Amino acid sequence: MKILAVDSNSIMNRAFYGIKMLTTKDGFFTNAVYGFLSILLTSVAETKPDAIVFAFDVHAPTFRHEFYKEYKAGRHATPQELIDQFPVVKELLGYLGYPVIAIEGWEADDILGTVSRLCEEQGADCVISTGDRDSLQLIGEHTKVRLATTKMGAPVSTMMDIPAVHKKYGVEPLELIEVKALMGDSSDNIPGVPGIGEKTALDLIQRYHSVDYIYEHFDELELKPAQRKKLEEGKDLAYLSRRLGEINRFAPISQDLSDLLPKERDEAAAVALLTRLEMYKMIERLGLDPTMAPEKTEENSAPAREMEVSFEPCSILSEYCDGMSTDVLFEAEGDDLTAVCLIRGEKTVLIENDGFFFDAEFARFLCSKGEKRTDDLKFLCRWAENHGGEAEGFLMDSSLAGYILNVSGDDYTAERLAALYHAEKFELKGDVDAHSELLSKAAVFPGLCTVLRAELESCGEEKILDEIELPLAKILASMELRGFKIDPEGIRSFGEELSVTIDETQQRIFELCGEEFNILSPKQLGVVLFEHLGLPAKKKTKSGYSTGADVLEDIRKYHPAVDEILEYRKLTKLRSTYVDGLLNALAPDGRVHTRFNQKETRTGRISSLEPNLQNIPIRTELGSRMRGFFVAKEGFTLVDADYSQIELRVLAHLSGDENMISAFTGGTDVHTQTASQVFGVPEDFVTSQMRSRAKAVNFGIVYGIGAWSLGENIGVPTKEAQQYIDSYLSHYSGVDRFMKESIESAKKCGYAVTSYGRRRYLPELSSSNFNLRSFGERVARNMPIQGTAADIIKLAMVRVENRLEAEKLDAKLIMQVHDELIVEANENCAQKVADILKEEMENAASLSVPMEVDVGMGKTWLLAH
DNA sequence: TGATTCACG
DNA sequence: ACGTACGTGAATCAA
Repeated sequence: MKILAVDSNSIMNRAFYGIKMLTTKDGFFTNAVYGFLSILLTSVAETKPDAIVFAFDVHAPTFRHEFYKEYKAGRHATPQELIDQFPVVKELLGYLGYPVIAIEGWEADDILGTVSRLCEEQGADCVISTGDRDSLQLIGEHTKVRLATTKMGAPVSTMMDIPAVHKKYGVEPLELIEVKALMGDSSDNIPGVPGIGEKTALDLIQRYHSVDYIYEHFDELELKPAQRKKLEEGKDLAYLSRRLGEINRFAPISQDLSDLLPKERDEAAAVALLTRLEMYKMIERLGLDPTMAPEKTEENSAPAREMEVSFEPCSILSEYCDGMSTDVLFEAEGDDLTAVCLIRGEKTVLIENDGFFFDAEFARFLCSKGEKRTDDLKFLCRWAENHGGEAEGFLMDSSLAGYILNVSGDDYTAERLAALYHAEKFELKGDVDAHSELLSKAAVFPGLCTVLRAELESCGEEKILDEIELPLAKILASMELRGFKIDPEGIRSFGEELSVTIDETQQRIFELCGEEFNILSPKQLGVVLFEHLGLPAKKKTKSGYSTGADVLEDIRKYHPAVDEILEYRKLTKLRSTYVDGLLNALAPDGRVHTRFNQKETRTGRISSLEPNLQNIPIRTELGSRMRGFFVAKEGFTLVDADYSQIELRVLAHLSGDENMISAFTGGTDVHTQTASQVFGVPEDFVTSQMRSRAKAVNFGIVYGIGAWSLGENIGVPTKEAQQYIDSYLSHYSGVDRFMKESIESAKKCGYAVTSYGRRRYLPELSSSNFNLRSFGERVARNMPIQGTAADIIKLAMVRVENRLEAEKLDAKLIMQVHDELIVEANENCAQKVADILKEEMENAASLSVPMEVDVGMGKTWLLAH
């Protein structure tokens, strides 16, 4: 008898994070279910078991030991999308006839351990399928572990048995418990002995075999003094970890292995469920008969509330201008509306655009008093403004609410959100044949708004919607319509200039390399540089040589072609992305109208697309010439205002570090001040190199620095970079504390948060994958800083727009670049606008350091900045 | 479509 | 022993 025992939670986790988001049409996430079944099918094909048993953790917290709780506390930030998939998998496995075991108070590990113990005792074979190395301690004569891992992004499985453990770790499987007791396991929050890593732990256990032996014969052991000290101090932790790390193999399950044999399948139910999950291929892969799907049975849930739907002529719109609360949904083609749907209580009306009175009537409705809700406010604001009005009274945008509730999502349509947040659904009655997408949205929309508002309140995020994002949506709509004037002739001649240089550079490269090839093809370039010319390569990327700028920078001294290639890349980038890209995006009004995405970034920033005006060159002289082609219209001036060091100021504020706060209240430049602290010299003695290194450290701190990367970045050895960091953190100990607390708090809550309460969930923090977890920790440090800065400038935009409006100035906000705002102002009020920008931006938030704003004016962006 | 590269804050 | 700084969007190549 051979038994496959599945660590279901571990496999579900791996499947969830390993497979990109996959959902059914109505928004239910299915990726973990899909991945789980795929892994199951391959492991069954590989092991050919007689029986399969699925062990689950009970989702209410369960503890292997009394004191497990406190260590486990930081772990569960399991996203709702994954949690929702567990019952589905369990249900399906039930239909497939497999035993599913989940016992209150016991971990899945314990169940696997017990099954494998029974197998060992009864001479059956056991294969444990898991993604967690924890289970390796269970390996024995009859027990193997099939470990699912990821290598270079591709799923790989390794079969581990006793010899494999010997080979890899040099210890017995059971001794892995002892190893873990010493080294700990951060993904399981097992502390281990501080200062003892994997290397040392393995070495000690290879020699002494157990924690007990080590401490019982402590004085006789050959140990380095430092090790002896660490072990001595960590004795309690070692024993605690020893208890935490051992899997309990006596869970209360049936002793009779034949109970695990599969029961009869309920094929019809399984097919029905998979059909609902829209996994049609999976039905066949599981050997089920797709024709078994039963006809739809009566839903036995509570009867849905009914909503009456009727088609109405445009004339009815005037009735909706009565100031009563209305939900507004629409169907659009480009910038035009084709139909709208207005919901009040249990009555929905559908109105098609008749091409005559619709626009005027609907505009009048949008501008009328009365509370309204919609699912895309920015669109409606833009439409209203296009039709000579201003949208009024919008208190909800479901997509913005969805974004605020989970900034990491990628689909904020009402249907998806309704499924995700289990919104109440209306049953539609009446004219429901046409506009089905619009109507299915209408069926969930009122319920969705209710549940989103409740969710926001329970997360303390309602102010972010009401005071930041909703007002901002209207401003962004206006900015998109206003656009930015460009000088197409200037750009064209710049482009011709570039083309000449590009041709010359290309010729020189071909001559220097002795052959003609596509310089922009990393593949061809790699062959020429590293094979034909024999330059030293770093095999970096999956698909061959890396030819990134940092790599080329290292080898430019070996061959003159390298510099030319870097130059060629810069020039072609300028031409294709900026010259061609911008001319392409030029609208008939002589302006480019970027679109702002308000629901994209994980930190709360906005992004700009088609074209992206937030990455117009400035760092090189040649590139910055592009900014000279962004101009003010006749009789106007650009007023450009940017925050100085806003992220570092936010850091000073959030950390409360006195030293850093005083760096911003004194007169000197912050990087110079940092250099003086880090290098321990008076400010007057700070060289420009010291300043630029200190600047890199400041940036690095904000990004969640590592010594290696800092070293790479500023060209010093890792060790030296580490010294800079250490010195920085000891001088700015408040920052050190703040960073540690940020991670701590994110682990505890499952999210990082800005000072306005905007959250970013970080399931990565509980990943067992080192890289992923480290990434989560860096994000936990960065998000509060970048996100708070993003919140501040959004508030500043609202203030600036209101102020310009209130003072009736002939000046409009047209652009935002993260810490910079641009206003196109009539020359007669430019100075006034400059003063307003400075005042409103500097007072948008009150930090424990002053916020400084630099303002410039000019005919072009280049001159104004 | 995904990977690579590079422009910005 | 691992890989190696946060957040974006666009163009291009290669499969």
